[in-house]
Amino acid sequence: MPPISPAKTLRRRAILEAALGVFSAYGFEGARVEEIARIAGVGKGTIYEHFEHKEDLFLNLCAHLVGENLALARTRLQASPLPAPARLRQYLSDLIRSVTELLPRMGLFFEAWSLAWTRPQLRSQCQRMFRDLYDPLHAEIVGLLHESDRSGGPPTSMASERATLILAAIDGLAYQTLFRLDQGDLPRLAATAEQLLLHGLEPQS
Amino acid sequence: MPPISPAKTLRRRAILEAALGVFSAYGFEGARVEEIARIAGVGKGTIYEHFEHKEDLFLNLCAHLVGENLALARTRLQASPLPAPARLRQYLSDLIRSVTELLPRMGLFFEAWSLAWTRPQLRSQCQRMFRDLYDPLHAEIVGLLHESDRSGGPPTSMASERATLILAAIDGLAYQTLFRLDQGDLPRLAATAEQLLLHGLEPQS
Amino acid sequence: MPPISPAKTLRRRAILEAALGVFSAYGFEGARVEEIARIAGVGKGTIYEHFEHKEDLFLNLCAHLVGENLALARTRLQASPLPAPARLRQYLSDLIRSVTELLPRMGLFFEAWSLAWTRPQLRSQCQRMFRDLYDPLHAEIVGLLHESDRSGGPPTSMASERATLILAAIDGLAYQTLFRLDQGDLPRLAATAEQLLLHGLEPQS
Amino acid sequence: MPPISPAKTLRRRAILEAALGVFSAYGFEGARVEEIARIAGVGKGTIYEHFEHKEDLFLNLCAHLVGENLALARTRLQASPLPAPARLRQYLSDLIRSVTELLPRMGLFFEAWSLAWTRPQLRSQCQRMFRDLYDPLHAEIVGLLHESDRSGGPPTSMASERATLILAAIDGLAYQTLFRLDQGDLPRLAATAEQLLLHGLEPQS
DNA sequence: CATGAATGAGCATTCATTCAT
DNA sequence: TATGAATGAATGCTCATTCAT
Repeated sequence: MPPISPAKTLRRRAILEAALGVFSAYGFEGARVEEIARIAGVGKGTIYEHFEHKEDLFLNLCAHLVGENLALARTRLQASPLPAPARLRQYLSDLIRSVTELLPRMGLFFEAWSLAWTRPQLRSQCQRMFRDLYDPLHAEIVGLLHESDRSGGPPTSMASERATLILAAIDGLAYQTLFRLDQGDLPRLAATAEQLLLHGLEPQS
Repeated sequence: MPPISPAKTLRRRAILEAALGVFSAYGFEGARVEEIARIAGVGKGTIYEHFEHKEDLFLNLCAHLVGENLALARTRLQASPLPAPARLRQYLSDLIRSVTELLPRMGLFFEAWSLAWTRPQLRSQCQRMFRDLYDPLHAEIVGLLHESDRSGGPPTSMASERATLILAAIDGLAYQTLFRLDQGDLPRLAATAEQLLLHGLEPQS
Repeated sequence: MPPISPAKTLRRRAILEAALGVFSAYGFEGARVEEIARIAGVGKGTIYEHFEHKEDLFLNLCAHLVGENLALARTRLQASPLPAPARLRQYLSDLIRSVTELLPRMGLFFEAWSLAWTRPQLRSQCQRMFRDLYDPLHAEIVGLLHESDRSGGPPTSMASERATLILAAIDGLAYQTLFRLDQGDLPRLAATAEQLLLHGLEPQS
Repeated sequence: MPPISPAKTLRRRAILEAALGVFSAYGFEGARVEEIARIAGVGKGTIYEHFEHKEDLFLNLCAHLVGENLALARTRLQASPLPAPARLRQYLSDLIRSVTELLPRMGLFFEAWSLAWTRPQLRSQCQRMFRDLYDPLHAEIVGLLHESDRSGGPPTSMASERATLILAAIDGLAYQTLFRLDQGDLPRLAATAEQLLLHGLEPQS
């Protein structure tokens, strides 16, 4: 078992980058393995040295993006020195911003889901990927809710469900932005989102 | 110019029904026009008498489902004799139930979105479809928010944004249910959703 | 056996006219029976009341054109009061003119030939058509050659072969005009043709 | 940039040979790419590695035949040590023989012409092909006419037109042989052709 | 008779994947 | 290990023809 050569790692990265561009532009079905190879500067066969098949390449790309994004979100959160309720608010704000930045790549995740939907053998791989994406976010929000509670914030019964819903709302917002909303609406929506998620429809003083 | 023959209408319906089954099972790319024809009990060519091409059939199917679903939601809402705030609560509850019922077909809408994403010529048709689906719901929620306000409910500044967010949350919930959550979680989530959307994270008495 | 109704004859004519336009524009394979029907102002099925199938329609159209053209050529010739050698010269000149006028429809005859080439069951029908086109011309030229002989013109041994060659030359000229020669060259070529066919390469006074 | 591999050249040749057989037998439209591949002993996809599409394969085949045939004609002519007028006669005779041999493939050229007629994007390619076929022959005949003139043969005013007509006559002869004449007539016709083209209808001593 | 909706055989072309070099 | 030429399965769509009305 020879150690992974650095050249191989580099090549893999090049392929993933090329794949990001091509899959983003044409979608999964529309993307051509040959074009990815050309852009990555490798032979078509080389792609199959690194990935089982096109689906495998695609899901690995998605996982890669998930990883990158998570790292970013964590960095943002951990840097915060605020007390819990304010950190929660900031976390939501950061999440919305992250998701907004992710919008152009969001299509890939929908494609991934479509893929898994119609090919049972990809389901578990795809589900794991989505869990890897959401579970840490969910856990952090639950943590913040509890912390917030301890520090006098709103009580957190059903914290898990609440966290899920918060993520769902942000998700749905992003989703609708793709096909129905104007991107210019986002800032105002984001502000409303924060308020709504934290205060509901209660009268505001 | 003969009136649309009932036979033609019947055949179209049969094709749409067959298409629903096949597209649901295999996704857009995976579905075979020939199988749809076989199941619908018509010749392959007949499908092309009714629909320009596969994409057209698919989007028409989605629009058809949208129409059916809307009709249902409206029926539920209009039947309600409750005062505004309670009606809002019931509307949300009905929506969540509707979406839950739609879950198995939800995949189709994601596919539709994917399609539009990678085929510019389908964008507008697809966007119109989504607007047809969401705008009426959005309008009704806005109306309920205003009505709720007049009858002493919570104030409704930014009613439009709030309505958008409510729909987004329900959407996101459905989306996550598809690939990440257990369907058994839904009832509890739905209850929490209602509460969260109406009361936010404020302390509850 | 009812007499052929005049309406039927009219309809047949309309179909043939439409077919001329469509076959000329798109070729045999490219032509759509439906478009011919539309232009003729009849239903698609009606075409099959008049012609066995597409090939039949096509060959009948060609035969129709042949008939028209022959009638024209005969009219031209019979009107001539000249002595035989001059009439021969005029006949050639008229033929060349006729063929020039036929150029835009010439494609149809090549198509007809292609058709017969690859579908044995059409061979004899097609051959008969070509014979109907050429044999009268051939016979008239042979007649003129003999007449010319009797009236002191050049001797006509092998008159049949000579007539065949004259027709072949005119044919070949038309053929090359289609894809290789400029139509502007035709008049000069026609003049040369007459001379060459009548006098060969012999020195000219 | 590797030199063209001999294996690739061989395969291309095999495809062209198979294509000759299949196109000759069924015509362009009737030929099946799959059968060509099968006969050539290659995969269907391989044909598309060598040729853009069916039309491209077809026109390349025609060009290939043109090249082969020209080479043959040239060899025949250059071998001749005769004086100019006799060489002209022999050239014509050789041409007729060549064309006679080409008869079974002549159909392909008519098909090529039909193709170009109805598909504008193939016109220029097809015209170039025909020019490649005829222009050298035309030039050689013009040369022989001039040479013939200088050495006391018939004068050659309008040599170009005469050459064109000679080619046209031979062409037309071949064409008529395909659908109207008996191949057995050819030798006598050829002899007459020579005489007619060289001496016209003038009295013969 | 005329119609045109329904039919379904038929086919070029693509492209993920393999494997000889 | 990398390559890219070769492969061939796979499928949407067309359109001549039929036949119920």
